[in-house]
Parts: sequence; C-alpha cells; structure tokens
Amino acid sequence: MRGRSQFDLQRVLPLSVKFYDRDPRRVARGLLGKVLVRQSGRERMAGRIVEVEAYLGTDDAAAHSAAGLTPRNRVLFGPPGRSYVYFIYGNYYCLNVSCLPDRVAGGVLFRALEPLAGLEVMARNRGLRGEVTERSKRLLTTGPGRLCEALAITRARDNDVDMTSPKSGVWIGDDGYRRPRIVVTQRIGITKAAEHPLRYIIAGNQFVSGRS
DNA sequence: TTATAGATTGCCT
DNA sequence: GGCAATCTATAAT
Repeated sequence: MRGRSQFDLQRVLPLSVKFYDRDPRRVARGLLGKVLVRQSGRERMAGRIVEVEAYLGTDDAAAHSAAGLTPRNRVLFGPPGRSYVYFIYGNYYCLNVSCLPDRVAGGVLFRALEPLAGLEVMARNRGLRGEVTERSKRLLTTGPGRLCEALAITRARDNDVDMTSPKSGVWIGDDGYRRPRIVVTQRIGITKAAEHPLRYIIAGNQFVSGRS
C-alpha cells in the first residue's frame, strides 16, 4: 500500500516542554510508544519509539554529564526537550533528548524505532540496496547509530534543537497509540554503572535491539 | 602535545 | 562469539 501509513501525521500532537521537565526515568517510560518525526528537506520520516535508556546526570557514571559541564555535553545541562547529538566510535551519531530543568543534567537516549513512514529514504540513508522487506526493515532503525543514520541526523545539523516543535527537523509527538507494556533491563554497551535497570523497551516489539 | 576510551556496527571465524 | 574500523572529547603528560 503506497501513500498510506499506519498512522496519520496530522494527528501526531507534539509533547510539551513540561513532559521532559522530569526525572529521565519517567521521561523514558513516557516516550515509549510515542512518534519521532524527522523532516529533512523534502523528506519526511517517522518511527515509533520502542527502546530508550535513561541517563541520570552527575550521579550516573555512565552518563556523559557525569564529570560536569563541557562544550560537548552542555545540552544535557540546558533546558528540557532539546536534542543532544554526539559522535561515537568514529562512525556513528546518537540522539538523546534533554530532561529536567535548566542547569540540571539528564537525558534519554533513543536506541530503536519501529519505522512508520519514509522507509525508502531511510534505506537509502543507510546504504541498503533493493526493496525494503520485513526482514531488512529491522536494519533501518534498530540501534542508536542506525536510527541516526536512517534519519540523517548529525551533530552539526541537529544538536540542540527544540524537540517539542514540529517546525524543528526532529520532534516527538503522541498519535494516540495505546500505552504499551514496558520491560526494564540493564543498559547496553556501557562499562560503568552497568548494573542499573535503566533501559526501557516495549514488551515483545520486533524492532528492539539485541536479538535476531 | 600525546594518549586513550568510548551510550556501535558489521564482518570475520 | 570475537574484533577491527574510525574519530574526537577529554584526560594525562
């Protein structure tokens, strides 16, 4: 079915700044099932948020904000609802949203989306050849580096933008999707403070990272 | 000025 | 399951 999505973008209402002005653990839970929308030039893409991790600020050894404010992590210390994009392992970008009030650090990392719209563009951005199949769909936005590549998110363009505004290239909204059942696990890919249960996933969702 | 580790991925055995 | 690729922010010298 071309031109028909499982959801209606007109019905996606942006989340308020207040939504993000809370503990990252609560924001992380609240974000599951919401829709991340990307407008890049004429290309529009969207995906449902199915996996996130909370990073708690200066008390969390795994967080970029753990050692205090630096030029790189300043968005985490700024006002809530803004994008924090960083470059990792020489290859990939990762996207976060800032939480808690100005001067208080905290954020949520986006680890996986279920693609909803703009799948062909995502595939092209990811360098995948040929038709998008049910199998290859998972290669689009499952994983924090992959989802940024699919959505063409870079630090130069997309760091520190307002994620509560549809006028931004990257924003988050609610399309009325029913509140999902949530599973909590340890965070992935970290060595410090790895024991804390701060990864949140939609139970049973196929697009969550970390399995075949 | 130099060294190192890292919120990942994809290809190798 | 192991590990190299690739670059930059930050720490160490």
